[in-house]
Amino acid sequence: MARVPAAERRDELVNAAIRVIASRGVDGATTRRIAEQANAPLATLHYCFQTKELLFTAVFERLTERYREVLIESDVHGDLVATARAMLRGVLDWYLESDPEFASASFELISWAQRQEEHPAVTVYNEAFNVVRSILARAAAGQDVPPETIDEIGYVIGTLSDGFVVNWLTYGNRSRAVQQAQTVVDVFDAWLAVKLA
Amino acid sequence: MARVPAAERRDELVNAAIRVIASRGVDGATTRRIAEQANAPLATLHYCFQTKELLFTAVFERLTERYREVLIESDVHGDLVATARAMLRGVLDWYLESDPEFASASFELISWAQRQEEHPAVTVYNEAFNVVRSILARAAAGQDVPPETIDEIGYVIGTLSDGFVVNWLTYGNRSRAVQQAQTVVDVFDAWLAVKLA
Amino acid sequence: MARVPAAERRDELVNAAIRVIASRGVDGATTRRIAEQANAPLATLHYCFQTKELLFTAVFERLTERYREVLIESDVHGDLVATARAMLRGVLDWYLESDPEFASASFELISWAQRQEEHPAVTVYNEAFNVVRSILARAAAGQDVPPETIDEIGYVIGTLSDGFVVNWLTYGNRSRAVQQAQTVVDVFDAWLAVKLA
Amino acid sequence: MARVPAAERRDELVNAAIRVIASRGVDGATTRRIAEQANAPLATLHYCFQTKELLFTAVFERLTERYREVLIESDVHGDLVATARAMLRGVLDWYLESDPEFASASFELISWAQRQEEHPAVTVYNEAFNVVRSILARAAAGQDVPPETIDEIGYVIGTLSDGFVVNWLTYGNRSRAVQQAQTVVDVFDAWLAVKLA
DNA sequence: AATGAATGAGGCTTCATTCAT
DNA sequence: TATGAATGAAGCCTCATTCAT
Repeated sequence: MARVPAAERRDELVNAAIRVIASRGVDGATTRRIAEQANAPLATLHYCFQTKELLFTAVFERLTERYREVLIESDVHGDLVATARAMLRGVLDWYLESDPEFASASFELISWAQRQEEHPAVTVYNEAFNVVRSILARAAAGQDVPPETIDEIGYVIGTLSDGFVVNWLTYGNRSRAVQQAQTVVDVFDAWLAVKLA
Repeated sequence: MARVPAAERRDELVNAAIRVIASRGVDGATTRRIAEQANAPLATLHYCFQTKELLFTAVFERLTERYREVLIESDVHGDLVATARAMLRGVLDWYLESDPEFASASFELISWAQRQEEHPAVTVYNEAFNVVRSILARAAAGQDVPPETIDEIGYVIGTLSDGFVVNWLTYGNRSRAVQQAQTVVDVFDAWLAVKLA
Repeated sequence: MARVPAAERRDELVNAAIRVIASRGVDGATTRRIAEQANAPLATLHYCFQTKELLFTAVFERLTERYREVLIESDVHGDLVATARAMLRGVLDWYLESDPEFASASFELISWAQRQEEHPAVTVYNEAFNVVRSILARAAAGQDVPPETIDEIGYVIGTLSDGFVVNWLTYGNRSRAVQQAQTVVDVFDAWLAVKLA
Repeated sequence: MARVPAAERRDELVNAAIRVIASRGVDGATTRRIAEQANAPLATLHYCFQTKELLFTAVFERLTERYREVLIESDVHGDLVATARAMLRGVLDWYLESDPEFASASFELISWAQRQEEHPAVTVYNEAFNVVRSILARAAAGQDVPPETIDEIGYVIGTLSDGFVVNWLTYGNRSRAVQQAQTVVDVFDAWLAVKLA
């Protein structure tokens, strides 16, 4: 195996970890398998990351960041309703279209993080929620919307997308999931209409 | 030493497994820890359940059954709207009130089951979904509701309760979750009103 | 499983042990497998034999006895050459015709016995050798044959039959073994002719 | 701690395995005991040989090779009779003089190999037989000897040496074995004289 | 007398990690 | 700097045996 600078290795290892976690679960993601998947010697993993947990933290950060990108890319810069719907839609589409490994690994890691003392699962959620809230707040500027309502909309977006992804990951039936995504958006619309009436 | 019928031992072990899974995840649920939690020697675990996987299967069955009970107990025998809402409410309340270990262990196990070739996570979902559907169908009798709508309502109940539980398990903030449960029901009501208009 | 008197059980267990040893080796002959093969509860094995080693000793005795029977049945009551040849032939034929499990289990057990402090493999050999010698001695009565020669003939019979059985058990090719048995007898004849010239 | 190349470690482990197998049988040759005998931590054994079975395979190969060496070293490059006798003599002497563990372990392993699906005991025998045959064939060149006779001589060499070693391993009486080796060679000579008359 | 229940000891293997180079 | 070599801890499972009934 050719000697490769540590910086590149780190990236490869994080990617490898995501792939392995997605396919074999957090528990199945052993250092050996991750190193193998990254085409790197086992010792290199610990040379780059000292600890498995630190590698996982890096993975965590990568996922968090990706989440934020998705949300920001979904911002249509419209009014509150349009913006909120677009954001939900954006997340659902990302789950459907982008590498399904990301969604799967996310879920695995969140369970894992819940059990770690150091890395609360809460971080991803908070981060994502903050992004959602700030986008919504900007969209609501000028309209008279109380902050609790902004938060509640954010919560509902999260709840619906989480609920959607659980089913999607469980069944893995894409054509059905596409329809379900529409249903989810319908549900959101119906509630928003009442809420912002 | 105390001569306990195997059936009781099995029960104790299943309970212990649920507790350990809830607190340390499926991967952290080692035979040793489960046996310890059940206050039994390690070998006893293998006397009662030839294999760790068989023990987990038993846990799986227990959870599936519990799920069904909750759904059936939530049946108010009213019209479609009332029945659907009651069922969603029932599941949310169960998550909130009953042993949170059940919810947590459920989620853990579903991820686990997804990776097992033999035990598709799908079973729990299918089982639950079938119960929901049959209850809804009975409630809709007489009214002119197409079966696709029944299925869709079932799906939304599932999606909302899954989304709810993810947040609840992540943050573990009960008072907030109680409010969120109300929001979830509101969302459901808004959609149902439109759907069955 | 029906309750069966201990005496019968002992026989069944010995037979079961022979079958299991033959098919899975001494090491693969676990108490559980033997009990299962005998269609008896596991605890019964220890009720009848207190110890696995005692069961094996019983198996050992059974095999020793069978060996003696074969030798005695092969006695043609002729002169030394005829008697010796008949005995070798008898053993070879027994290996070929009788239950091959016996031969296989014998070899397994002899290896095992060599490692036991209590049950020297030597017993079977001595027992068999004594029978051979006494039969030969009687056949040689009247002829002027020194006792060392009697012993040597016995040794050659043993060596040839052991060598034969190793090959036979290794290849398990019966038709070839039948020819080889003839070769073995030819070898014996050639030597005897020179020896007793 | 001492940094030893893996190749050496492997050798040590193979040697240790042979010793343990010889003294405690294949079944008594546990990974723990082998590691201890090699003065290595248990995990090291699995670092060098992913599996116990792979270690045993290596042992097998070592023995096979040793066998071949013995046969080739015994080749006197004489005529057929001299060559055949020398080869038998060489094997007997090897059994007697060289490390008796080799002979013992060989026998143990052949029983073991017979029960493995993948590693037929047959390999050792075939390998040895092929060597014997090719040496005999070269010695017979020019003389008019049918190939079946070559094979038969090879078989008799195998049978006599196997029979010899069983007794030698069983009784472990060296001085008696030395005499018996002579008897065995006499037997062989007598038969060869008749056969090649 | 006979057997279901129970168990300590030990089997093989894999893990994350550290060491020596 | 990078990495083959090495390892203690822990994983799941099976063994022969004993206990309580």
